[in-house]
Amino acid sequence: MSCTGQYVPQLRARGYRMTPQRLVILHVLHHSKKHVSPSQVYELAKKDLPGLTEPTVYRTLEFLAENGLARSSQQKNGHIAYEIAGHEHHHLVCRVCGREAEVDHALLKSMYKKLESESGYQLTDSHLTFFGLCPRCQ
Amino acid sequence: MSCTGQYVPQLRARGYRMTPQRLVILHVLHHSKKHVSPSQVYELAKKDLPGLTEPTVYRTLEFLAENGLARSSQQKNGHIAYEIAGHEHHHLVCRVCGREAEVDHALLKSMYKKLESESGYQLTDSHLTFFGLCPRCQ
DNA sequence: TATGTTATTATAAAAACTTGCAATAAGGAA
DNA sequence: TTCCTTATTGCAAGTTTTTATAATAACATA
Repeated sequence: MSCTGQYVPQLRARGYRMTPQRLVILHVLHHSKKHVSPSQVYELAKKDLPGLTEPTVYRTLEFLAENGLARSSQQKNGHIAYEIAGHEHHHLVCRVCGREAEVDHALLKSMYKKLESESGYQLTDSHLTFFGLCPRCQ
Repeated sequence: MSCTGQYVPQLRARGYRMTPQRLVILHVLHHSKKHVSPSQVYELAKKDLPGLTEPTVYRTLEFLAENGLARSSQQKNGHIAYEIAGHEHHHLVCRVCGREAEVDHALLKSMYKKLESESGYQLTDSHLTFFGLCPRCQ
C-alpha cells in the first residue's frame, strides 16, 4: 500500500489527516482500472481494513473528490462512481451498451475558456460525462 | 392542467400511454421555475392526485427524461433533479453559494461537433452541469 | 515521549431510492 | 360500447445513501 503515501502531503497541507481508512480507500481507487461505485469500494477496502464502515466510505470518497485526490463521475444509471485523480479527462458513455470512451480535456479547453469569459464563473471542476450512442450501437 | 395535454402525442407515438400520474407530474414540472427533486415533485403532485406514490414519481421522472419530455440534471450534492424539457441549455452551479446560471447550448455546439467527429460517438443527451465559482464567490 | 486539540470514525437510526409482482386501467380492435 | 392486450401503477419489502452524535485517534506542541 506504499503507493498511496504520495497523497499524505496534499492532505496535511490543507490541515487534514491521513488515516488508515483514507489510505485503504485511496489504495482501492489507485488500483482500479475503471470507475468504482461506493459499494464496490466498500467491499474491496473491507478486505484490507475489516472494521471499515459504509458511511465512512461515502464520506471519504466525497472528501477525496472535494480535495482533488479523486474524481467523481455520473453513471448511466444516475449514480456516482469514483476514480483516482489522474490526468484531466472526460467520459463518453453509450446509452445502449454502456461502453465508455475517454476524452482528453485538451479537446474541451477552448470551450471552457469561452464559457468562463461569457458567464463570469470560474470553473473549478473538470469532469464531464457525455451520453450518446457508440459507433457500434448507432 | 390543460397545459400538459400537448405531451400526449409524444407518448402515443412511441406506444406509451398518458396517465393521470404522468399528467400531474408533467404539470408540476411545467410550472416549476427551477429544478425540482423527486421528493419535491412527490409533495407537489400529491396535492392534485392524493393516491400518488413515491415509486411512481421516481419511475415517471426517469421515464419522462428518457423520452425527452423532462431533463435531469446533477445537483451540487450529487443528487438528480428534474425540469421540463424546454430549449436546450446547460447549467453552471457555484460550489460555494449554489447560485445557478444557464448557458445556451449554442455556445457548446461546435465542441459537441468536434467531440462527435473525434470519438465516433453520436451524442444524444445535451444537458451538462458545470461546477465552479460564481463571480461573487471568487 | 506525553499531552491536548480537534479532525475523523463507528454506531445506530432515518431518509432516499429501487425492485418484484399482482392488480389496475389506457386505448386499440371488434 | 364492450372486450382484450399490455403498459402502468400501488404495495410491500429491499437496498442504498445520509445524518447525528459520542467515542476515537492523528498529529502539533511542549
